[in-house]
Amino acid sequence: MAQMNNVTPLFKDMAKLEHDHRVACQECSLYRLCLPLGLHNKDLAQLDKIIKRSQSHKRGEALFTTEHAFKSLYVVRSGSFKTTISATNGREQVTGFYFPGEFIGLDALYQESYQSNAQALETSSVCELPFDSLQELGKDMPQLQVQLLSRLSKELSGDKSLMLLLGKKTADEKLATFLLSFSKRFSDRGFSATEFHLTMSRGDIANHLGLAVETVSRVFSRFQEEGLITILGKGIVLRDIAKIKGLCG
Amino acid sequence: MAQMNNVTPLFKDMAKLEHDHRVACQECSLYRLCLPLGLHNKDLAQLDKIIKRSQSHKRGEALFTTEHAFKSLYVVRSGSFKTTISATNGREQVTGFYFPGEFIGLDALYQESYQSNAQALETSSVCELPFDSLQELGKDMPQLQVQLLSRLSKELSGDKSLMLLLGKKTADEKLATFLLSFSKRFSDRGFSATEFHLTMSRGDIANHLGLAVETVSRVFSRFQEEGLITILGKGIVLRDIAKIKGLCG
DNA sequence: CGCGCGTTTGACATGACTCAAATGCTGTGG
DNA sequence: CCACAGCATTTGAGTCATGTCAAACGCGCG
Repeated sequence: MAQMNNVTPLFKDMAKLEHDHRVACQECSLYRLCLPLGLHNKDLAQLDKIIKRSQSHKRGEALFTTEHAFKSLYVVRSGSFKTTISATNGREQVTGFYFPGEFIGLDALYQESYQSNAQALETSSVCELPFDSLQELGKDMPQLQVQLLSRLSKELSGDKSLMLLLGKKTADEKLATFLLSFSKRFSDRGFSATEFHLTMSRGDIANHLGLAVETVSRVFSRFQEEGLITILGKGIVLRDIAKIKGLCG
Repeated sequence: MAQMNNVTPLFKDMAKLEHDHRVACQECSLYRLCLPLGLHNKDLAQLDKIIKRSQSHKRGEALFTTEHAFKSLYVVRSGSFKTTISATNGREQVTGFYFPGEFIGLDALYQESYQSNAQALETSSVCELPFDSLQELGKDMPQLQVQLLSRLSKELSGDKSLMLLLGKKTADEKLATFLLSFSKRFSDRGFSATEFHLTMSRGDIANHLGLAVETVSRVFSRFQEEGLITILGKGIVLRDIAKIKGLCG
C-alpha cells in the first residue's frame, strides 16, 4: 500500500485543463463536449459574449447553495464538483459529480431556484451562463435551445440509470459501475481510461452510491486483492476492465 | 379488510378524465398543469395543430419501449403510466409513475432514442407531440421552449429527490414519502388528497422504491395498525397526514 | 364458479450498517 | 523543513433492517 497523491506523473487530472480565463469557446479544448457544439461561428461569438469566466474555486468552496438566488447555469471548465441535496433531518445525498464540459444547476430552471448545493472537489473553474441572457439568446438561436434540451435530457437519462443502481444493485455492482462511469468520462476528455484520480473522498463516493464508507473501503480492498484494480490513495488503476464490466450487473 | 376496486364512489380516479379525443388544449381541464401554460392564444392554436390525440391504451399496453424508434414525446391525458429501465441481467427498475398533464419520454431527446419503456397502468390516453414538429414550432415560439426546459428541469428535480429516497431513507420513510407525493399529485389535479386509488401493483411500488414486495405489504399493514392509513385493496385513505409527514425523514 | 396471480403473513438468512480502534495522510504552524 | 493535530481511510467484530423463501389467502378475470 504505497502512498502518493498529487505529484505523480502517472495520474493526470482535470484540474490542469484551462485555468486561463481568456480562452474563448472557439479555442476551448472542451468544445466537442460542451454547449456550443453545433453552433455556427456567428452564434458562437454571441454565446461567447454572455459567458462569464469566473475566478477559480478552491476545494470545498461552494459554487452555489439552495440559499443563493438563482441566476446562472454553470459549465465546469477545469477540476470537478459535487452536488448534494439534504433531507429535512440533515441527511445529505450526493446527487452527482461533475467534470469539465458538464452542466451544473439544470434542476434550478423549474422554479428558478437552486434545488441543490454545488461544491468544488479541488481547485476548479467554471463558465457562468447567466440564465436571462441565455434565454434572450435562445430566442434567435434555436440550435442553442436544442443543445440545452439535449443536456437536460442527458442528465435525466443518467439519473434514471443511477436509480437502477441505487435501487437494484449490490455493493460490488455499484462500485464496478461507478469505476467504469468514471473511466468513460475521463477517456471522453482525453485522459487515461485506466488510470485516474478520484477527487472526491470515500465518504462522497459511499454517499453517492447509497453505501457506508466502510463498505466502499472494503470492496475496493477486495477488488484489489482480486487483481481488478490497484489503489494508490486517491489514485486508481483499472487492471481488468473486462472483468469489472462483468460485475456491473 | 374489505374488498373493492373499481365501482366505489369513495375513490375517484384519473382514468375518467377526458377520453374525448377532440378536446383542444384551450378547453382541456389539464390546461394549468400542461405544456401550453403561458402560451398566447395564437401560439396555442398552433401547438394544438401538431398534437395527435391517440386512441386509448389498455392496461399493460406499451406506449413505447427502447426498441421503438423515437418520434414523439407524450403527455398523459387520462389514466396513468409507469416507466422502466432494465439492467443487462434482466433486473428492472421502475423509474417513474406518470399522471395526467405529465410528460413521458423526456430522457429520449438526447440521442433521439427511447431510454426507457412506458406502459399503461390502467386504460389511459395520451397527447402525442411529434418531436420534429415541436422543434419546428419552438423556433418561432420561445415561450414553448421555456416550457419544455421547465418540464425537463422539474423531472430532473424530482429524480434527485428520488435519489435521496433510494440512497438514504428507510422502508418506512420511503413509503411515507411515496404516499405524500401521490397525495399532492392527486390534489393538484383536483382529486382528493386523502383518498385515492393506487393504479400500480405492490410489486411496482416496491420496485420503484427499492424495496421487496413483502416489505411494502408489511409497512402498509403496520401503518394501518397505527391508524395512519386505511387500506382497501388498491384504495388508500390517508388518516393522519401530519404524522405521515413526520415519517418522511 | 374456479383458476391464477397479486397480496399478505410468518420464519429465517444475510448483506450491509454500526460501532470501535488502528493506521495513514494532509495541511498547518512553528 | 519538520512535527504535530486532525481528518480520512482501513480493518475487524457484531447487529439489524430488509431481503429471501414458503405458504395461505382472497380478489379479479375468464
